Amino acid sequence: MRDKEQTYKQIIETAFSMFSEKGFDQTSMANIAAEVGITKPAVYYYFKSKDDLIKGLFDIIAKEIQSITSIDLKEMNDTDLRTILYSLGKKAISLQKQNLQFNQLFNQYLLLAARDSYYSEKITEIQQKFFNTFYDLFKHAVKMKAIKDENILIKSQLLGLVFDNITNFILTDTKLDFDLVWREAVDNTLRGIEL
Amino acid sequence: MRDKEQTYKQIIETAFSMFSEKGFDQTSMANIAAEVGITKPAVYYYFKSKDDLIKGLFDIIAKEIQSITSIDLKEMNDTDLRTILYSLGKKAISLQKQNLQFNQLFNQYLLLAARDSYYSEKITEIQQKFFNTFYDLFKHAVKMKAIKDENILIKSQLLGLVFDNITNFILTDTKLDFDLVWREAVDNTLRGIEL
DNA sequence: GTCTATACAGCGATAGAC
DNA sequence: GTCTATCGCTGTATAGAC
Repeated sequence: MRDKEQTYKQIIETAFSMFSEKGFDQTSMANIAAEVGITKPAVYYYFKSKDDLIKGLFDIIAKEIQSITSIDLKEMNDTDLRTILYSLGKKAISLQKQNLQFNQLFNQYLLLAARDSYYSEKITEIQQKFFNTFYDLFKHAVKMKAIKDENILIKSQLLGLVFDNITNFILTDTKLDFDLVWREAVDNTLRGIEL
Repeated sequence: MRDKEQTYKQIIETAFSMFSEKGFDQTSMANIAAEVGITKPAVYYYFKSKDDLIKGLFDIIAKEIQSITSIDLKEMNDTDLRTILYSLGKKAISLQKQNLQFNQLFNQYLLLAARDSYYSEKITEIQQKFFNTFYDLFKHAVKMKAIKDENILIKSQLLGLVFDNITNFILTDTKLDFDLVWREAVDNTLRGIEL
């Protein structure tokens, strides 16, 4: 006999991989059910509609995204800003290369956001937090007298944009040396404001 | 009586605006036909399938994208690299704000690229050309003795990434001062290599 | 060259048995 | 909790009239 929690989890996991690979519209509730090994109505027992399943999955991955991009400011005490930024990028790049599905799926939600405020509001919030992470890091460095308090809002936003688009381009076939570009971005940003 | 060229053009234009607003899957051939004022089979007379229409539209906007991001190197003689880069960004930002549909549609093709090599190959080519535009600009500036020949490949790629993601974020509700961020990116990049 | 009419597959979703 | 069966609808696509 099948366990309820287990089935729920299996549906979510199957939806994640099928949605990310084939897209929302090319994945039917029947497809998901078949992959899990149950029938369509059984899926409807757990999710009252397809939209409900898509939203449920979003809430899960939205949480994961936040934890990936969050930085523990306590680390800052040990080491300098440049080193932290370097390793932040390195970590994100290798993580992203392993886990292409994740961004593939998230990009679909970005498209939905243009037509559904449920997604646009939450995604805006995620992006704002993401930029704040960089800003906080710079503010903290100022407080620690590691850098000058010069244009750090714009500088942190700039690094955020680079960081974000590096992870986007990893999905494509465009050949770029992401590690080098990230280091260049960090170096260019810090040049002139270091103490 | 309806003109053949005219009808074809109307279908393309209608497909462009409906696909960008509602998405490929939420726009049926019947929807497009109704909007144009003809019937569904009439659309099939011009495009043998929906995929065919989607591909046809892609080929058209792919050309437009190339012309937007291309720079005439002859301009370089009159003015300096910094000014060119500033105005390049300014132009793209205001263009993008007026023309949100365009990127909205292109992002859908980016998703298709993950599952269809027809798109991934052409998009990779577009992206490569895009980065080359920046690289050529830097190489030209080196030749004109405007900047040092120092890391210019990576620097041009970095600016390309910023440029591209600025146009992406214009689509979202995230509040960023794009003009300022772009100027900061240009300034950071040129600092230290100017002659 | 453009239409009407229609075939046919697949979708999301529900009723009701077990 | 999961099933069979089925509904209603919409989608792509085509045959054939005009």
